[in-house]
Amino acid sequence: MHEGNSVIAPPAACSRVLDRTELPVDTVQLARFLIGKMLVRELAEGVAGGRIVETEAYPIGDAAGHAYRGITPRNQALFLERGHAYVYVAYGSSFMMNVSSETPGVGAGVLIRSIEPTDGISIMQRNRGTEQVRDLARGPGRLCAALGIDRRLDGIDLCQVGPLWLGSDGQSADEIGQGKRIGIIRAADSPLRFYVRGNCFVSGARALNR
DNA sequence: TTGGCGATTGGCT
DNA sequence: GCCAATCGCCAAT
Repeated sequence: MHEGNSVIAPPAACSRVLDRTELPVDTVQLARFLIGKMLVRELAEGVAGGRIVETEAYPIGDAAGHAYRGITPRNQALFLERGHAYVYVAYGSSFMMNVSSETPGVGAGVLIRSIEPTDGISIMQRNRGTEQVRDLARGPGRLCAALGIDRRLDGIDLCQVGPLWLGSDGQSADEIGQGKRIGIIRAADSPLRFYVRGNCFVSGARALNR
């Protein structure tokens, strides 16, 4: 339905970087705010990235959140001021990327689940080992693989142009849907997942109707 | 020091 | 749709 967005949307590299003061100081609001924004990765081979079409909020006190049991060496980036990257490994082989979302010392974050590729398609195809554009960054593990995101980027500031940053191309987001988060056990019923309605680059179609 | 557990993915039925 | 692979992290021993 919205396949044309990848053609219509300006390249992520033309975005202006988000200023931290623009980010809502609330995890759930930030998850909604980030829909339609750009995620830009700068690599030696060039720029790759796209439009954020799916996020999940893991707010303060959320039993499903990695910050729930307090700060540890793994999750300390979640406790940085909003707008920093938290990258971790899930299931042994998939990296996941979050945006820290609260004030310094408070642990919470927004999981970036999917982007609609706009820049560096060939770079992402190589990183993912597939030609299928729809599958390049649909899902949190695929997204990180496509953009070459790993623990080395844990803790970096996303509100500053660099290896990985958040941008805005000035376009308003399409209609935003909201539903249950995917793949968790605890607090599974909270409607903390946000996505662009009808966008084919959103993951978890199966979970939509649960 | 160790055992269990995932905010997933991809291959196979 | 079902299920195995995979391994860093951390709570409990």
